[in-house]
Amino acid sequence: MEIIIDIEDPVPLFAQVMEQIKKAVLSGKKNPGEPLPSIRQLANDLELNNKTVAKAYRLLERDGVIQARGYRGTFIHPDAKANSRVDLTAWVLEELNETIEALRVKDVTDSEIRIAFTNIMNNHVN
Amino acid sequence: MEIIIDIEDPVPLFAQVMEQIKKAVLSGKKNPGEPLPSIRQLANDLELNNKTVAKAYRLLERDGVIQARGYRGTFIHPDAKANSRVDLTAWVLEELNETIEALRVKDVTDSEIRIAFTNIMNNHVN
DNA sequence: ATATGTACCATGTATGATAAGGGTACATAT
DNA sequence: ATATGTACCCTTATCATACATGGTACATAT
Repeated sequence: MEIIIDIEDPVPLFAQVMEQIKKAVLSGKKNPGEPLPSIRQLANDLELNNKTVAKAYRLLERDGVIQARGYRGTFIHPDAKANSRVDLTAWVLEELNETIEALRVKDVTDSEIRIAFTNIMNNHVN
Repeated sequence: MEIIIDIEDPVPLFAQVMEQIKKAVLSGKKNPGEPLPSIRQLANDLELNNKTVAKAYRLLERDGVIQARGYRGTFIHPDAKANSRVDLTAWVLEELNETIEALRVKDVTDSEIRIAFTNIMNNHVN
């Protein structure tokens, strides 16, 4: 894997890993079924913490870009190419923005929106 | 006015002021047309900053609980009782919660939701 | 043994943003 | 003069959060 990590970059490390794996899929450098380096291996290569790479892998799996097969390792997802095009972040932004705009037109202040948001996020058990 | 402010309370000061004025209206301690202490007066009594009380008054006026008549002072709104029952906060909570729940069932993490939320609120000009 | 993903405990650090306060000023009226 | 609501300027302190890190452990397989 030719992944380059820039510690100076404001983009979080785990996000940089995600970006570059997605790019490798979209450009055809990595194809469905092909194996990825193990979490520990990649973390070692990039001089990152295991947890940082694990986080990237976890999110990539949720997004259908990769598949974790336990002790057998991690592989590119069959639908990786299509799923790499989906920008979940943008979608979340749209959904939230729609709701917030609806509140604002009713003269709900940003303060009040923030307070409500904080309440919701805090009274939640993960 | 028998307003009691608790600095230890995590509820923001301006919200505490709002709550108690609404309560006074609902309990009949304050009736439509009756005057409220001036912003500076109340701020002085409660040992709060003018701006904090002004914020509470501004929001209460938006909610139709009080009426500001410029140099003449501030008074209880004619429809204060009905409008005090409208819990805008609860409504905002519901609206937001609905959207957030929809995101969560799609395995969007709370972290991602928070990041998106912060983006939206910051790129907004009041 | 060695390696896989995964899960849990924990800490530190830095950033960002809120709420609150301080000050000053204005037009309006008594 | 004095008081009203309102609108700006700027500052500060506290808090919450994300990120990254460290360690340990487990079931599973080669």
